[in-house]
Amino acid sequence: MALRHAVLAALLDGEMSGYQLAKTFDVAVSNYWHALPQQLYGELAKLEGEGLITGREVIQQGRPNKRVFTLSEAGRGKLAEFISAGSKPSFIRDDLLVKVRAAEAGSMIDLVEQLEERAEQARGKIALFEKLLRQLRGDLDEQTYLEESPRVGPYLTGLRGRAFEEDTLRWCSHAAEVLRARHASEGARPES
Amino acid sequence: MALRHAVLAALLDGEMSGYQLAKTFDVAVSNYWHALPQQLYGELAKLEGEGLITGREVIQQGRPNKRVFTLSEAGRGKLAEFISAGSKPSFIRDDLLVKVRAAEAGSMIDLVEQLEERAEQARGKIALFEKLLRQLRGDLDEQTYLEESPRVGPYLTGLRGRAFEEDTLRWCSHAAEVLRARHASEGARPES
DNA sequence: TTCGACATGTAAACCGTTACATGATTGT
DNA sequence: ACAATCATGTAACGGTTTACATGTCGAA
Repeated sequence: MALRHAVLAALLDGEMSGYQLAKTFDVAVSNYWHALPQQLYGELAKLEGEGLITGREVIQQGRPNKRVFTLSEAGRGKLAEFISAGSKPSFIRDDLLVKVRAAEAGSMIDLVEQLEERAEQARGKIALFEKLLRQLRGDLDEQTYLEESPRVGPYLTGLRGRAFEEDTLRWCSHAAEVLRARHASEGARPES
Repeated sequence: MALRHAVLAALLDGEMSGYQLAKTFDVAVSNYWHALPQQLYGELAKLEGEGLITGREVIQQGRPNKRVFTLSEAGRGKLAEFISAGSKPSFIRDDLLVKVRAAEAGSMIDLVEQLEERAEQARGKIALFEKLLRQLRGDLDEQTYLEESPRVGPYLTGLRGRAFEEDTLRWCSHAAEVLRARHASEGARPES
Protein backbone atom coordinates (compact mmCIF):
# COMPACT_ATOMS: atom_id res chain seq x y z
CA MET A 1 0.00 0.00 0.00
CA ALA A 2 1.63 3.20 -1.08
CA LEU A 3 -1.21 5.62 -1.65
CA ARG A 4 -1.02 6.32 2.06
CA HIS A 5 2.59 7.42 1.69
CA ALA A 6 1.72 9.71 -1.17
CA VAL A 7 -0.99 11.25 1.01
CA LEU A 8 1.31 11.67 3.98
CA ALA A 9 3.93 13.25 1.71
CA ALA A 10 1.38 15.68 0.31
CA LEU A 11 0.43 16.73 3.84
CA LEU A 12 4.00 17.89 4.45
CA ASP A 13 2.90 21.06 2.68
CA GLY A 14 0.45 21.77 5.47
CA GLU A 15 -3.11 20.86 6.35
CA MET A 16 -5.43 19.97 3.52
CA SER A 17 -8.96 18.76 2.98
CA GLY A 18 -9.83 15.71 0.90
CA TYR A 19 -11.04 17.97 -1.83
CA GLN A 20 -7.80 19.95 -1.90
CA LEU A 21 -5.79 16.75 -1.92
CA ALA A 22 -7.77 15.51 -4.88
CA LYS A 23 -6.80 18.69 -6.73
CA THR A 24 -3.16 18.29 -5.79
CA PHE A 25 -3.20 14.69 -6.97
CA ASP A 26 -4.53 15.89 -10.28
CA VAL A 27 -1.70 18.32 -10.94
CA ALA A 28 1.52 18.27 -8.97
CA VAL A 29 1.33 14.66 -7.80
CA SER A 30 -0.16 13.20 -10.98
CA ASN A 31 3.35 12.82 -12.26
CA TYR A 32 4.18 9.96 -9.93
CA TRP A 33 0.90 9.03 -8.34
CA HIS A 34 -2.73 9.11 -9.19
CA ALA A 35 -5.86 8.71 -7.13
CA LEU A 36 -9.55 9.44 -7.40
CA PRO A 37 -11.29 11.58 -4.80
CA GLN A 38 -13.18 8.62 -3.35
CA GLN A 39 -9.97 6.80 -2.72
CA LEU A 40 -8.52 9.81 -0.96
CA TYR A 41 -11.53 10.22 1.31
CA GLY A 42 -11.27 6.56 2.19
CA GLU A 43 -7.54 6.69 2.80
CA LEU A 44 -7.82 9.83 4.92
CA ALA A 45 -10.41 8.11 7.11
CA LYS A 46 -8.09 5.12 7.55
CA LEU A 47 -5.06 7.27 8.28
CA GLU A 48 -7.01 9.22 10.87
CA GLY A 49 -8.17 5.96 12.45
CA GLU A 50 -4.55 4.90 12.76
CA GLY A 51 -3.51 8.21 14.27
CA LEU A 52 -1.16 9.13 11.45
CA ILE A 53 -3.09 12.29 10.68
CA THR A 54 -5.50 14.40 12.67
CA GLY A 55 -8.65 15.93 11.28
CA ARG A 56 -10.17 19.24 12.19
CA GLU A 57 -13.49 20.74 11.12
CA VAL A 58 -13.27 24.15 9.46
CA ILE A 59 -16.46 26.17 9.36
CA GLN A 60 -16.54 28.26 6.24
CA GLN A 61 -18.74 31.05 5.10
CA GLY A 62 -19.77 31.21 1.51
CA ARG A 63 -19.11 27.52 0.98
CA PRO A 64 -19.65 24.13 2.57
CA ASN A 65 -17.64 23.29 5.65
CA LYS A 66 -14.69 21.02 5.31
CA ARG A 67 -12.39 18.80 7.30
CA VAL A 68 -8.70 19.50 7.04
CA PHE A 69 -6.00 17.03 8.00
CA THR A 70 -2.57 17.51 9.51
CA LEU A 71 0.33 15.09 9.75
CA SER A 72 0.84 13.79 13.27
CA GLU A 73 4.20 12.90 14.75
CA ALA A 74 3.33 9.24 14.20
CA GLY A 75 2.62 10.11 10.57
CA ARG A 76 6.01 11.73 10.18
CA GLY A 77 7.54 8.64 11.70
CA LYS A 78 5.79 6.43 9.17
CA LEU A 79 7.11 8.60 6.36
CA ALA A 80 10.65 8.38 7.66
CA GLU A 81 10.28 4.60 7.87
CA PHE A 82 8.96 4.46 4.35
CA ILE A 83 11.83 6.53 3.00
CA SER A 84 14.42 4.24 4.50
CA ALA A 85 12.70 1.01 3.44
CA GLY A 86 13.48 -0.54 0.07
CA SER A 87 11.68 0.78 -2.99
CA LYS A 88 9.63 -1.30 -5.31
CA PRO A 89 10.57 -0.78 -8.92
CA SER A 90 8.39 1.88 -10.48
CA PHE A 91 5.97 0.98 -13.16
CA ILE A 92 4.17 2.65 -15.95
CA ARG A 93 0.98 1.53 -17.53
CA ASP A 94 0.18 3.12 -20.77
CA ASP A 95 -2.53 2.10 -23.19
CA LEU A 96 -0.96 4.20 -25.87
CA LEU A 97 2.32 2.32 -25.77
CA VAL A 98 0.49 -1.00 -25.95
CA LYS A 99 -1.28 0.36 -29.01
CA VAL A 100 1.89 1.49 -30.71
CA ARG A 101 3.45 -1.86 -30.04
CA ALA A 102 0.48 -3.47 -31.78
CA ALA A 103 0.31 -0.84 -34.52
CA GLU A 104 0.46 -3.41 -37.31
CA ALA A 105 -2.86 -4.86 -36.17
CA GLY A 106 -5.06 -1.78 -36.21
CA SER A 107 -5.92 1.53 -37.76
CA MET A 108 -2.87 3.75 -38.28
CA ILE A 109 -5.05 6.81 -38.73
CA ASP A 110 -6.70 6.39 -35.36
CA LEU A 111 -3.39 5.71 -33.71
CA VAL A 112 -1.71 8.78 -35.18
CA GLU A 113 -4.63 10.85 -34.00
CA GLN A 114 -4.22 9.57 -30.46
CA LEU A 115 -0.49 10.20 -30.51
CA GLU A 116 -1.07 13.77 -31.55
CA GLU A 117 -3.69 14.21 -28.88
CA ARG A 118 -1.28 12.91 -26.29
CA ALA A 119 1.42 15.23 -27.57
CA GLU A 120 -0.96 18.11 -27.07
CA GLN A 121 -1.71 17.04 -23.52
CA ALA A 122 2.01 16.79 -22.86
CA ARG A 123 2.44 20.41 -23.97
CA GLY A 124 -0.19 21.43 -21.45
CA LYS A 125 1.47 19.47 -18.68
CA ILE A 126 4.87 20.94 -19.47
CA ALA A 127 3.40 24.40 -19.08
CA LEU A 128 1.90 23.40 -15.73
CA PHE A 129 5.18 22.01 -14.45
CA GLU A 130 7.00 25.10 -15.61
CA LYS A 131 4.54 27.25 -13.70
CA LEU A 132 4.89 25.07 -10.61
CA LEU A 133 8.68 25.29 -10.74
CA ARG A 134 8.63 29.05 -11.18
CA GLN A 135 6.29 29.42 -8.23
CA LEU A 136 8.48 27.30 -6.00
CA ARG A 137 11.65 29.08 -7.08
CA GLY A 138 10.29 32.57 -6.59
CA ASP A 139 13.12 35.02 -7.06
CA LEU A 140 15.92 32.53 -6.60
CA ASP A 141 17.75 30.92 -9.46
CA GLU A 142 17.49 27.16 -9.68
CA GLN A 143 20.90 26.35 -8.30
CA THR A 144 20.47 28.50 -5.22
CA TYR A 145 17.00 27.09 -4.67
CA LEU A 146 18.25 23.50 -4.87
CA GLU A 147 21.01 24.31 -2.42
CA GLU A 148 18.99 26.15 0.14
CA SER A 149 15.24 25.80 -0.01
CA PRO A 150 13.64 23.55 2.56
CA ARG A 151 11.15 22.42 -0.11
CA VAL A 152 13.65 20.78 -2.36
CA GLY A 153 11.57 17.58 -2.67
CA PRO A 154 8.66 19.03 -4.61
CA TYR A 155 11.09 20.92 -6.84
CA LEU A 156 13.03 17.79 -7.75
CA THR A 157 9.86 15.85 -8.51
CA GLY A 158 8.68 18.79 -10.58
CA LEU A 159 11.87 18.60 -12.63
CA ARG A 160 11.24 14.90 -13.19
CA GLY A 161 7.67 15.58 -14.24
CA ARG A 162 8.70 18.21 -16.73
CA ALA A 163 11.42 16.02 -18.21
CA PHE A 164 9.01 13.11 -18.50
CA GLU A 165 6.42 15.16 -20.32
CA GLU A 166 9.01 16.67 -22.64
CA ASP A 167 10.07 13.17 -23.48
CA THR A 168 6.49 12.13 -24.05
CA LEU A 169 6.00 15.05 -26.37
CA ARG A 170 9.12 14.27 -28.39
CA TRP A 171 8.29 10.60 -28.64
CA CYS A 172 4.64 11.04 -29.55
CA SER A 173 5.55 13.52 -32.28
CA HIS A 174 8.21 11.22 -33.65
CA ALA A 175 6.03 8.10 -33.53
CA ALA A 176 3.14 9.94 -35.19
CA GLU A 177 5.46 11.13 -37.93
CA VAL A 178 6.86 7.66 -38.57
CA LEU A 179 3.41 6.07 -38.69
CA ARG A 180 2.01 8.82 -40.87
CA ALA A 181 4.84 8.40 -43.37
CA ARG A 182 4.27 4.65 -43.49
CA HIS A 183 0.57 5.13 -43.95
CA ALA A 184 1.17 7.52 -46.83
CA SER A 185 3.49 5.10 -48.59
CA GLU A 186 1.23 2.11 -48.03
CA GLY A 187 -0.65 2.25 -51.30
CA ALA A 188 2.58 2.81 -53.24
CA ARG A 189 4.16 -0.49 -52.20
CA PRO A 190 3.48 -4.01 -53.32
CA GLU A 191 1.57 -6.16 -50.88
CA SER A 192 3.56 -8.01 -48.26
CA MET B 1 -9.02 -4.20 -18.15
CA ALA B 2 -5.95 -3.70 -20.27
CA LEU B 3 -3.61 -6.50 -19.33
CA ARG B 4 -5.43 -8.56 -21.93
CA HIS B 5 -4.49 -6.06 -24.62
CA ALA B 6 -0.86 -6.15 -23.60
CA VAL B 7 -0.96 -9.94 -23.83
CA LEU B 8 -2.62 -9.92 -27.24
CA ALA B 9 -0.05 -7.37 -28.44
CA ALA B 10 2.80 -9.53 -27.20
CA LEU B 11 1.40 -12.51 -29.11
CA LEU B 12 1.76 -10.60 -32.37
CA ASP B 13 5.38 -11.75 -32.24
CA GLY B 14 4.24 -15.35 -32.55
CA GLU B 15 3.12 -18.12 -30.24
CA MET B 16 4.30 -18.02 -26.66
CA SER B 17 3.84 -19.92 -23.45
CA GLY B 18 2.82 -18.30 -20.17
CA TYR B 19 6.35 -18.64 -18.93
CA GLN B 20 7.83 -16.97 -22.00
CA LEU B 21 5.28 -14.18 -21.72
CA ALA B 22 6.27 -13.63 -18.12
CA LYS B 23 9.86 -13.20 -19.28
CA THR B 24 8.84 -10.81 -22.03
CA PHE B 25 6.82 -8.78 -19.55
CA ASP B 26 9.91 -8.52 -17.41
CA VAL B 27 12.09 -7.03 -20.11
CA ALA B 28 10.70 -5.63 -23.33
CA VAL B 29 7.19 -4.93 -22.06
CA SER B 30 8.15 -3.79 -18.57
CA ASN B 31 8.56 -0.35 -19.99
CA TYR B 32 4.83 0.20 -20.41
CA TRP B 33 3.20 -2.71 -18.67
CA HIS B 34 3.93 -5.04 -15.84
CA ALA B 35 2.39 -8.31 -14.73
CA LEU B 36 3.23 -11.22 -12.49
CA PRO B 37 3.29 -14.76 -13.87
CA GLN B 38 0.13 -15.78 -12.01
CA GLN B 39 -1.76 -12.97 -13.60
CA LEU B 40 -0.59 -14.00 -17.04
CA TYR B 41 -1.61 -17.61 -16.56
CA GLY B 42 -5.02 -16.46 -15.43
CA GLU B 43 -5.42 -14.01 -18.28
CA LEU B 44 -4.32 -16.58 -20.86
CA ALA B 45 -6.95 -19.01 -19.57
CA LYS B 46 -9.60 -16.31 -19.85
CA LEU B 47 -8.53 -15.25 -23.33
CA GLU B 48 -8.58 -18.85 -24.49
CA GLY B 49 -12.06 -19.28 -23.03
CA GLU B 50 -13.20 -16.27 -25.04
CA GLY B 51 -11.64 -17.61 -28.22
CA LEU B 52 -9.23 -14.69 -28.61
CA ILE B 53 -6.24 -16.97 -28.48
CA THR B 54 -5.79 -20.70 -29.09
CA GLY B 55 -3.61 -22.94 -26.96
CA ARG B 56 -1.56 -25.88 -28.13
CA GLU B 57 0.39 -28.40 -26.09
CA VAL B 58 4.04 -28.69 -26.97
CA ILE B 59 5.79 -31.84 -25.82
CA GLN B 60 9.38 -31.08 -25.04
CA GLN B 61 12.34 -33.24 -24.34
CA GLY B 62 14.79 -32.19 -21.73
CA ARG B 63 12.24 -30.00 -20.01
CA PRO B 64 8.63 -29.89 -18.86
CA ASN B 65 5.96 -29.66 -21.51
CA LYS B 66 4.30 -26.35 -22.11
CA ARG B 67 1.25 -24.78 -23.67
CA VAL B 68 1.84 -22.15 -26.29
CA PHE B 69 -0.77 -19.65 -27.39
CA THR B 70 -1.47 -18.04 -30.74
CA LEU B 71 -3.60 -15.02 -31.58
CA SER B 72 -6.86 -15.97 -33.27
CA GLU B 73 -8.61 -13.84 -35.85
CA ALA B 74 -11.04 -12.77 -33.14
CA GLY B 75 -8.05 -11.73 -31.05
CA ARG B 76 -6.68 -9.61 -33.86
CA GLY B 77 -10.10 -8.04 -34.16
CA LYS B 78 -10.12 -7.16 -30.47
CA LEU B 79 -6.71 -5.57 -30.82
CA ALA B 80 -7.87 -3.47 -33.75
CA GLU B 81 -10.88 -2.37 -31.71
CA PHE B 82 -8.69 -1.49 -28.77
CA ILE B 83 -6.36 0.56 -30.94
CA SER B 84 -9.17 2.67 -32.29
CA ALA B 85 -10.87 3.19 -28.94
CA GLY B 86 -9.94 6.18 -26.75
CA SER B 87 -6.89 5.88 -24.51
CA LYS B 88 -6.90 6.40 -20.81
CA PRO B 89 -4.21 8.77 -19.63
CA SER B 90 -1.09 6.87 -18.71
CA PHE B 91 0.14 6.84 -15.18
CA ILE B 92 3.30 6.19 -13.31
CA ARG B 93 3.54 5.01 -9.78
CA ASP B 94 6.89 5.39 -8.25
CA ASP B 95 7.79 4.95 -4.62
CA LEU B 96 11.07 6.68 -5.18
CA LEU B 97 9.44 9.87 -6.39
CA VAL B 98 7.13 9.88 -3.38
CA LYS B 99 10.21 9.54 -1.22
CA VAL B 100 12.04 12.39 -2.89
CA ARG B 101 8.99 14.55 -2.53
CA ALA B 102 9.04 13.81 1.19
CA ALA B 103 12.82 14.05 1.47
CA GLU B 104 12.67 16.58 4.28
CA ALA B 105 10.97 14.03 6.54
CA GLY B 106 13.43 11.15 6.39
CA SER B 107 16.99 9.99 6.11
CA MET B 108 18.86 11.70 3.29
CA ILE B 109 21.58 9.07 3.36
CA ASP B 110 19.15 6.25 2.74
CA LEU B 111 17.42 8.21 0.04
CA VAL B 112 20.62 9.04 -1.80
CA GLU B 113 21.57 5.40 -1.65
CA GLN B 114 18.29 4.39 -3.25
CA LEU B 115 18.65 7.02 -5.95
CA GLU B 116 22.07 5.70 -6.84
CA GLU B 117 20.77 2.16 -6.87
CA ARG B 118 18.00 3.18 -9.21
CA ALA B 119 20.48 4.97 -11.44
CA GLU B 120 22.46 1.76 -11.66
CA GLN B 121 19.35 -0.19 -12.63
CA ALA B 122 18.60 2.41 -15.27
CA ARG B 123 22.04 1.86 -16.78
CA GLY B 124 21.28 -1.83 -17.01
CA LYS B 125 17.94 -1.21 -18.65
CA ILE B 126 19.43 1.19 -21.16
CA ALA B 127 21.87 -1.51 -22.20
CA LEU B 128 19.00 -3.97 -22.58
CA PHE B 129 16.98 -1.58 -24.71
CA GLU B 130 20.00 -0.84 -26.83
CA LYS B 131 20.50 -4.55 -27.41
CA LEU B 132 16.82 -5.00 -28.25
CA LEU B 133 16.92 -2.15 -30.74
CA ARG B 134 20.08 -3.45 -32.40
CA GLN B 135 18.54 -6.89 -32.72
CA LEU B 136 15.38 -5.54 -34.29
CA ARG B 137 17.31 -3.28 -36.67
CA GLY B 138 19.71 -5.94 -37.83
CA ASP B 139 21.76 -4.51 -40.66
CA LEU B 140 19.46 -1.65 -41.46
CA ASP B 141 20.00 1.88 -40.23
CA GLU B 142 17.29 3.28 -38.00
CA GLN B 143 15.64 5.49 -40.58
CA THR B 144 15.30 2.70 -43.12
CA TYR B 145 14.03 0.34 -40.46
CA LEU B 146 11.38 2.81 -39.33
CA GLU B 147 10.28 3.33 -42.92
CA GLU B 148 10.11 -0.27 -43.98
CA SER B 149 10.12 -2.90 -41.29
CA PRO B 150 6.80 -4.56 -40.53
CA ARG B 151 7.76 -4.62 -36.82
CA VAL B 152 7.86 -0.90 -36.33
CA GLY B 153 5.72 -1.06 -33.18
CA PRO B 154 8.21 -2.85 -30.93
CA TYR B 155 10.98 -0.59 -32.22
CA LEU B 156 9.10 2.58 -31.38
CA THR B 157 8.24 1.35 -27.90
CA GLY B 158 11.87 0.36 -27.48
CA LEU B 159 12.92 3.90 -28.31
CA ARG B 160 10.50 5.17 -25.69
CA GLY B 161 11.84 2.75 -23.14
CA ARG B 162 15.41 3.77 -23.76
CA ALA B 163 14.59 7.46 -23.57
CA PHE B 164 12.66 6.94 -20.34
CA GLU B 165 15.51 5.10 -18.70
CA GLU B 166 18.05 7.65 -19.87
CA ASP B 167 15.89 10.28 -18.27
CA THR B 168 15.61 8.25 -15.09
CA LEU B 169 19.38 7.92 -14.98
CA ARG B 170 19.95 11.65 -15.47
CA TRP B 171 17.37 12.59 -12.89
CA CYS B 172 18.45 10.09 -10.24
CA SER B 173 22.05 11.22 -10.57
CA HIS B 174 21.08 14.85 -10.34
CA ALA B 175 18.74 14.36 -7.39
CA ALA B 176 21.32 12.28 -5.54
CA GLU B 177 23.91 14.98 -6.11
CA VAL B 178 21.64 17.75 -4.86
CA LEU B 179 20.64 15.82 -1.76
CA ARG B 180 24.22 14.78 -1.02
CA ALA B 181 25.39 18.37 -1.22
CA ARG B 182 22.64 19.48 1.14
CA HIS B 183 23.45 16.71 3.55
CA ALA B 184 27.11 17.70 3.54
CA SER B 185 26.34 21.33 4.29
CA GLU B 186 23.78 20.53 6.97
CA GLY B 187 26.08 20.74 9.96
CA ALA B 188 27.63 23.95 8.68
CA ARG B 189 24.40 25.93 8.78
CA PRO B 190 22.44 27.35 11.69
CA GLU B 191 19.30 25.47 12.63
CA SER B 192 16.12 26.42 10.80
C1' DT C 1 21.59 -33.76 -3.69
C1' DT C 2 20.99 -29.33 -4.14
C1' DC C 3 20.48 -25.36 -7.04
C1' DG C 4 18.66 -22.87 -10.84
C1' DA C 5 15.85 -22.55 -14.79
C1' DC C 6 11.70 -24.27 -16.78
C1' DA C 7 6.72 -24.70 -16.25
C1' DT C 8 1.96 -23.96 -14.29
C1' DG C 9 -1.30 -22.96 -11.38
C1' DT C 10 -4.95 -21.76 -6.76
C1' DA C 11 -6.79 -18.87 -2.92
C1' DA C 12 -7.22 -15.06 -0.05
C1' DA C 13 -6.46 -10.42 0.85
C1' DC C 14 -6.09 -6.09 -0.72
C1' DC C 15 -6.41 -2.15 -3.72
C1' DG C 16 -8.50 0.68 -7.26
C1' DT C 17 -12.26 2.00 -10.42
C1' DT C 18 -16.96 2.89 -11.71
C1' DA C 19 -21.32 4.09 -10.61
C1' DC C 20 -24.21 6.08 -7.48
C1' DA C 21 -25.61 9.66 -3.98
C1' DT C 22 -26.00 14.07 -1.58
C1' DG C 23 -25.92 18.77 -0.71
C1' DA C 24 -24.32 24.03 -0.25
C1' DT C 25 -23.14 28.33 -2.55
C1' DT C 26 -21.90 31.65 -6.19
C1' DG C 27 -22.30 33.51 -10.53
C1' DT C 28 -24.87 33.75 -15.07
C1' DA D 1 -33.39 28.22 -13.45
C1' DC D 2 -28.87 26.33 -14.44
C1' DA D 3 -24.10 25.42 -14.40
C1' DA D 4 -19.80 25.39 -12.00
C1' DT D 5 -17.20 24.79 -7.96
C1' DC D 6 -16.84 23.31 -3.39
C1' DA D 7 -17.37 19.35 -0.39
C1' DT D 8 -17.92 14.38 1.12
C1' DG D 9 -18.98 10.05 0.91
C1' DT D 10 -20.96 4.49 -0.10
C1' DA D 11 -21.34 0.12 -2.60
C1' DA D 12 -20.31 -3.16 -6.01
C1' DC D 13 -17.22 -4.87 -8.99
C1' DG D 14 -13.05 -6.07 -10.93
C1' DG D 15 -8.11 -6.24 -10.98
C1' DT D 16 -3.64 -6.90 -8.63
C1' DT D 17 -0.61 -8.74 -5.26
C1' DT D 18 0.98 -12.05 -1.86
C1' DA D 19 1.33 -16.39 -0.24
C1' DC D 20 0.94 -20.99 -1.14
C1' DA D 21 1.53 -25.21 -3.99
C1' DT D 22 3.51 -28.54 -7.33
C1' DG D 23 6.51 -30.67 -10.38
C1' DT D 24 10.46 -31.71 -14.32
C1' DC D 25 15.07 -31.56 -15.85
C1' DG D 26 20.16 -30.49 -16.28
C1' DA D 27 24.29 -29.19 -14.19
C1' DA D 28 27.49 -28.83 -10.36
